[in-house]
Amino acid sequence: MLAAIATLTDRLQQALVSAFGPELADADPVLVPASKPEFGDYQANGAMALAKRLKNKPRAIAEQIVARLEVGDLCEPPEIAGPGFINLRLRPAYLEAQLKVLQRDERLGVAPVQDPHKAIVDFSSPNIAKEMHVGHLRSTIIGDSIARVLEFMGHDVLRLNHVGDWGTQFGMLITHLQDVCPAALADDSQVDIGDLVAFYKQAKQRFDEDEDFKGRSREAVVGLQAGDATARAAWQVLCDQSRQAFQKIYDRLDICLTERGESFYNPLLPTVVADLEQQGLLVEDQGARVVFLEGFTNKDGDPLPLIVQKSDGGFNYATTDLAAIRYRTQQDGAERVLYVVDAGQANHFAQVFQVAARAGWVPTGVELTHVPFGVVQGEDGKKFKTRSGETVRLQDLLDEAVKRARADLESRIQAEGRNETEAFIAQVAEIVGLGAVKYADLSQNRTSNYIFSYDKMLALQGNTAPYLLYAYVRVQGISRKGGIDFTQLGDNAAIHLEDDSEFALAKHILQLDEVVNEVAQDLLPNRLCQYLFELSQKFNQFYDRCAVLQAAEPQRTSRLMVCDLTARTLKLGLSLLGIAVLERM
RNA sequence: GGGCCCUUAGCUCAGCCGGAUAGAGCAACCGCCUUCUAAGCGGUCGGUCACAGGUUCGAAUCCUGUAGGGCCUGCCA
Repeated sequence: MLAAIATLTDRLQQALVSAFGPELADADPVLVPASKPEFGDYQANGAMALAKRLKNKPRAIAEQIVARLEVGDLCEPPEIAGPGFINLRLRPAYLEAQLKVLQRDERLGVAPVQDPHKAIVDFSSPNIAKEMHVGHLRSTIIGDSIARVLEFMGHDVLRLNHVGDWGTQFGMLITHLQDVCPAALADDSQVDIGDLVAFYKQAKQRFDEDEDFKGRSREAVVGLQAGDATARAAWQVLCDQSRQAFQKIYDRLDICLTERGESFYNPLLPTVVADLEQQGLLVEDQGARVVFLEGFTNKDGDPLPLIVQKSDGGFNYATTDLAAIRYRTQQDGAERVLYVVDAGQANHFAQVFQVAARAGWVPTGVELTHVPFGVVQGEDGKKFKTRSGETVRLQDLLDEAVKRARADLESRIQAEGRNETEAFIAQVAEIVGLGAVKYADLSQNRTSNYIFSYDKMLALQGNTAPYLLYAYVRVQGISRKGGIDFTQLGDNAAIHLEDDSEFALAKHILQLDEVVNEVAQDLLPNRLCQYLFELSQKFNQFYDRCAVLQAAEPQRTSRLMVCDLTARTLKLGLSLLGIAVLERM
């Protein structure tokens, strides 16, 4: 109800000016949602703040504002409470009219932005030859949801997967591949390295223990960077293998990404360094080429450097990120770049952004933002590891989620004496299981650290995806049972709200536009989760208290429309979280 | 040493650009299926919002300090 908020704020300001003169035109009426339903729908807290300025009692000020306030078209007569709160309650007729507007609106009241921009969301970013683990899950799911919200708002979004496909570790991987699987280089299409994690570990172990291997690995890095055909072929095999594994997970999670890995920027790195030098930002220090940072100091209080070229001549990830910033602002024309990366890299991004800005690579109006999320911790509060010392593989987590959802579903089916096909069971288990995993991650404030719990991640009770899905299913059940086609309810039919639970539900439905705008602004999908959870709660209360199909007309049609609006809101909201809905479960 | 973040119910977490009596889920306990799927609804229990000051008409929320925890701090990404 952004429109209602804007109108009420406007009217309150007019009342302020009318009561106290034009010098109050700048005063904020502080209109916020009511803290409790008993107080109405909105409260204006501005009177208290104005007490000192107007040298009057806040309650008297509130009375004068209310005396001049014209909101009769939207609200019941305003009430003054406590020290000087002005409580506003929307009129049923207004709510009913607004619901009718939503009923005809596919976007459910969420207007696209007036000034769409080109945005890049950089997320997921797994490393080649390593398994995706729960840490990548956060970036992947949060990044996807943020991208979906921005897309829905009408922005032009480029989803980039900045995969770790370059760097010194590839020396050992290439060398190891050449040793154990020379056939891979002859015909890259027919090779299956198998367990890439084990492969990575073996390579690492040899690198640490075998001097000869270490030397050959270093040569392989040089070869790869120089474009040596053999090294390049081996690298390609490794990337393809990993890419296939990643893609399986992305497909399963319904996540769309454009791969543009670190290797993409490799040819641009020398120019980055050369340009920094030309601008006089580059300094040689201890054999490396660095830019000294403003506002970052080391243990001795001296400025900290950002190394852009190592003493051995190689480049590192700061150089790559600088090249990426240049490419994204200049070639892609991005006006906003969002990096959905864990909070541990906050310093890195602050440093890289600073150097990019000083180098003039961030045009005015272009915004680079690190969108951090908390680290995944084990139950001991330390960095997450399973008992065996391995991080949890994402694939195993997803499999387990679906398995548990399936077991839960099967026991229900048996208890209820239902007869369902294997296809139905498999589909429901997949959507419920994966939805639960996504929701578990998204429903938490992304900035908080994250204590990983298998049971919590896979829970199916309480504030979880299945709870929201179930509310949706209940509406579809009404439609099936009553033979109702929600699209044919008729434009002429009126919505009339009666029960308290019906009002609460209706008001909540009307708030979708506020929430989606807030999420687009703050990039916090947990706000949307909270909204959808509350929507489901309010629907379940309504469902419990109000018969729909058995209700007499015209109430029956009115309630059907409310049900339809609830389901459509759930479906749209869940789609912005990347979660699918079900007709039955 | 410096920087950033965190500390809210037994557990996991919301709330944090100041507003009225601090919320939810889980766990525990008590009710509710002849009526649209009970993956539901209602109720009970549960708090020194880490601690100490400060600002304010008003602080979980803003500021300072203390304690505890996490992350980062020059050639990994």
